[in-house]
Amino acid sequence: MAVHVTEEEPRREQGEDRFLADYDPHAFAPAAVTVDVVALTIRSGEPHVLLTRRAAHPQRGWWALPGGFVRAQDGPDGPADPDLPDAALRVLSEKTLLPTELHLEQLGTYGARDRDPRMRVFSVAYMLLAPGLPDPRTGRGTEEAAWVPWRELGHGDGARAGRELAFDHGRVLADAVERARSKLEYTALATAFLPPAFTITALREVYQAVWGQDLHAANFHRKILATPGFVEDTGELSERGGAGGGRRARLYRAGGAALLHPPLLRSTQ
Amino acid sequence: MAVHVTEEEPRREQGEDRFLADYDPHAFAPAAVTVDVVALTIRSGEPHVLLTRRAAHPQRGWWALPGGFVRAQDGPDGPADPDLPDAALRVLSEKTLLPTELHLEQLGTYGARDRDPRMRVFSVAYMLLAPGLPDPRTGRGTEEAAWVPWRELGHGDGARAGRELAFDHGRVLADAVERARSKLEYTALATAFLPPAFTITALREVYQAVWGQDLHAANFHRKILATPGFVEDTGELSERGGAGGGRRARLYRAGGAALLHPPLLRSTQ
DNA sequence: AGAGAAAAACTCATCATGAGAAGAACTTGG
DNA sequence: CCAAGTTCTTCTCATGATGAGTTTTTCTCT
Repeated sequence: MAVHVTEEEPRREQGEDRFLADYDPHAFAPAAVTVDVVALTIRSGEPHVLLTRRAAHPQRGWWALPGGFVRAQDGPDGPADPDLPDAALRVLSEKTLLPTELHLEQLGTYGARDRDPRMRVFSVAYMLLAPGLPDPRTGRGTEEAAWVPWRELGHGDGARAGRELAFDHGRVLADAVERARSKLEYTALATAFLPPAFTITALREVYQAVWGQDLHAANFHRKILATPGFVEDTGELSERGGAGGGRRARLYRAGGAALLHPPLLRSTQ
Repeated sequence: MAVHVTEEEPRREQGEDRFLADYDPHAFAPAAVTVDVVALTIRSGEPHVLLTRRAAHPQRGWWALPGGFVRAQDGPDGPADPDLPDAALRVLSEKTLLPTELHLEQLGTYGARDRDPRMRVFSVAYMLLAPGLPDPRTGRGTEEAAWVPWRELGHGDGARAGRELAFDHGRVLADAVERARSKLEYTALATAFLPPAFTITALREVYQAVWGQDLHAANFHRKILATPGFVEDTGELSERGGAGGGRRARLYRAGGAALLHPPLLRSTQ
């Protein structure tokens, strides 16, 4: 039985205002919402993730993703976060003092019952991709903040278990890595890891670093230029060829396309 | 500066237990977490979404996605939800009395400041795909529950604005539709819309319904059979050819593969 | 100038795709 | 029963994309 919902037009009745006036939000069991940020970058050809060492309980001293409580309402600490992405960027800059104009994408929300010993905590994870960022400075609520290579965390090629992170952050990081790998296939996201002007070789090295496999340089070059809107020629050339000489590379900027058609697949080769 | 995190091994100190004993969860500003379910199915060749009409304030009488508060702790209404997917299935069965063994996938979390007039509400949206489900029966907290065609909500082909849903559920639904369309391309998800045994034509009709475009029957057939692990032959034939006669179709079941390599692309044609 | 290096262009066999035609298996109407 | 219509399935063929390798161009260093 299909229902034609275009026929009626309910509006807020007078009963609703009184309902809201009588509503007591404190009647609910306490639950907290946090944001955790998986910030990924590439340094000297290797993917790194931004980690902080916890300065406070619980799990003090453990490495963790930068994260913190969402400000649901205006309070003594500051105004409420207008939306979740705002909270993610605020928390990131508080803990690591990094700039906050970056590509941000929601990964998922984790809310298993015992993931935090304090209370029921629902954590919204964000992924952030950025070109060579500076070393983080240590901000409020952390002992230390640093870029850590994936390799050391056991997510480089899957096999090694690696070091555990606080809470369920190991799983969140693994989800982020898989999301980043998959998004490179069908979106132009790889350019988010690069400065405004870059060479095709630099773009290929992003793919190789994130996917952990080598790509055929000539075919990659052909494919990138054949994909409309992926990159635009700047007309400039790179400063120098490689260390031991070599032709100077053409510089490109990110094109307008967000999606790649057809996608760049990793598995078949 | 790369940090070698494999060298130290912090453990919970004695200070942590005392910290947890003194912790007051009520000190935080109230915030609530809800789950909303976008249940999608295909009925007579058209995609439908499951909607309920709100029986309670706020926005009483409006159509909305089935959803409700997550039980963060054990309480008078029942035990706490162990995890978010459990909450989604519980809420769905409470409001629509539908069975709850279905394909569930997290879509995203919405937490803009003024999306709910009662208090700060963070809503985790789930998408659920299912083969021809029965008409829902109206459960607790709803006036009515029904399958509504996408077409009537203005998401069939994008252009028309359609009828508004409560809160920001229109946007959640739009995100779910786009996610479903995109997941058909590179996963074997389409079989989730079908009964255990199905014909290639039925599978093609799922793609056509969700993508809103016709596909070349012969090429689709070839592509499906050439994709390893997508479908497995059952050896059976369908009961009858179409209404006006026709060859009986071979029946297949879903194969083991979750991902399609290479993907089935919609745009190029 | 010559060797080596990196980027870019080219070649070619193979595979995938879009479009259409033809065959196979079934139902219905004469 | 036979012919016509329908649906499913297989086949053909032109075109385009891909994987692998080679060649050309342009640079640095000795």
